[in-house]
Amino acid sequence: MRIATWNVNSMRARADRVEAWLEKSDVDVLAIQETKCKDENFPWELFERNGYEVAHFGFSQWNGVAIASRVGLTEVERAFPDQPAFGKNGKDPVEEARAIGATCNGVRLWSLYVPNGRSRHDEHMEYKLRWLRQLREHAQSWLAEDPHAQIALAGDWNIAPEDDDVWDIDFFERNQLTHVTAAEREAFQEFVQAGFTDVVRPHTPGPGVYTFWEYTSLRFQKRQGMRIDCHLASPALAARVRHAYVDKDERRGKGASDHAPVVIELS
DNA sequence: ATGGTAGCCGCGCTA
Repeated sequence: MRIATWNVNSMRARADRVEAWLEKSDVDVLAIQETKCKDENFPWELFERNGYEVAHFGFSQWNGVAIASRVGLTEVERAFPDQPAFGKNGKDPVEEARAIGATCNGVRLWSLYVPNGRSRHDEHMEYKLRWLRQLREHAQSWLAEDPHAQIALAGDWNIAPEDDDVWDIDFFERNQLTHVTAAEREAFQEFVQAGFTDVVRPHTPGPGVYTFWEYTSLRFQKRQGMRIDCHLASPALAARVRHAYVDKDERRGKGASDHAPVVIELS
């Protein structure tokens, strides 16, 4: 079985690319982030005609997550329990479409779009850390309930766990950028301490292996990327991972998302 | 060249 995660940066703008990639990659399950649409604008037929069931969670033009599967899609859950909400200046906090879970052929998969954080001292950064802490507490409890559960936490983590996961750590520190701070990395490591491992990195050793390249400053052309998309697997699932890869080719050419798909292959 | 792209219920906001 093959499972992929991909921040498509608009499902409608990327529809042709996604369809072509499903055929090319032959994945069984795809966790999608940043669909940037609500249900009524989601291209349901695209998945149906390619043999995938699909569940989508989107409120507006922001965020939006989905799971497509051709090996079953049950127990769909939109948002995790007590998922933190966000409101600017602390006002009118609303829950955002950043997490959807489903069971696909025995694997409990979550498609996650972790809040960006925006800047080091922004209230959005506090939201990001709160959001991660809440998710981690639940993930921990799922594993405590069933230590043999096959759980994949897949998506755009918006965190570069190690210095090698960005093109120039000095640039990030000099400019006080996000995704690399101690607080963000600690939040990520708490998942690892809870028993979830990054099953992609061992198969895609760095430096220089990235999943995201900013459109601005033409970072892809300059080979200046970040590795912020990955799959964190529970012990039982991690034991099944045979291979993993980043499909960097998908970032090339006109009409590419700023993220590349990340695939894991299970026994 | 002190920058600059891409997407959206767009003429600002998010990334």
